[in-house]
Amino acid sequence: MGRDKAKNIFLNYIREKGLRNTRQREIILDAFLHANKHITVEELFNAVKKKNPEIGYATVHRNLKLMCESGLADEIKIGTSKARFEQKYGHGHHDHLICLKCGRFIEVNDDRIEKLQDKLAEANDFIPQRHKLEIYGLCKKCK
Amino acid sequence: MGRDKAKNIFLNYIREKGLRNTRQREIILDAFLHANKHITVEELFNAVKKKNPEIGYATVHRNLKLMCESGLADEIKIGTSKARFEQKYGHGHHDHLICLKCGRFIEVNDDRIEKLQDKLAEANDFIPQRHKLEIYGLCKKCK
DNA sequence: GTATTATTGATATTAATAATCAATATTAAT
DNA sequence: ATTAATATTGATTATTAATATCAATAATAC
Repeated sequence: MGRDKAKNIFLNYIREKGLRNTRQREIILDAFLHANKHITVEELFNAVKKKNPEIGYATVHRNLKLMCESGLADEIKIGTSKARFEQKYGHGHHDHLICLKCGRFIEVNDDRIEKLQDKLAEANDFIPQRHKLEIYGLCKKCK
Repeated sequence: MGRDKAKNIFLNYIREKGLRNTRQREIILDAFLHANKHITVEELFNAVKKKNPEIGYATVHRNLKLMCESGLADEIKIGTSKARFEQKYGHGHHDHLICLKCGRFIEVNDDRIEKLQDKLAEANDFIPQRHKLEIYGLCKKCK
């Protein structure tokens, strides 16, 4: 299943970079791959702590950053709130609708918007590399 | 010119709210209206300090927040960097192309994208209130 | 002018992230 | 398996930006 492939991406990245695999690293990776879609460092730390109370916050933080480097995770920051991390493997690019009332994230995608963005960049002599589109408002439960 | 109207927006807001106008407030407002497009608290503080070294950082910060409340300014946050404030009066909604090399902001707008965003929200039973589109890449000077 | 109270400016606090560093664990070489 | 080299860990501290605190001051209404 996808989780094994995701795991391999990470382990390959580790190896390529001459880094080392550790017990903590695997535990954190597993917890991340089984966690909710958009998780904070603190939430993942708490999840990890349940199984392995000896793993420190700093280690969880460092490894989340490493997962981002490896291309496995993506960091999303909304306003001034804590960073959230989401799985990237097997999970194409998408934008977010963010409910201002309940905080829910809805993942969306629209190819036409993507294409227009590229055109917009081109028209400004700009080479786009990535983008972020967030629409804030009220979700159907909260409206 | 526009600056006077902008100033009035602020002064009216002050009055309505039962707040008080102060020497510092006017100096900071003037400095903001004459400053670069996307300014940080620190940058505005430095600009103000040149003319009025006795004005404190906290006062600049508070008044920038107040300008946002009054609808005169807008706060934009990019990733983990410091908040930047831009003038809102006489300056419609726009998105940003952000150069990853030099940090330059290019303001852009595309009605078709705006419309598609509204449709996208609607298709998800979501009531959009505002949105943020940032495209990261290389500007023409840096590519 | 006086009373009321918003504002100021210096400083402290908060909160999230990242750096530090001694102890430990992993890896490769022998 | 032992050893050497060094990456990692975990507790703590440092950093950074944003915001709160509070006594002194100043703006407004009367």
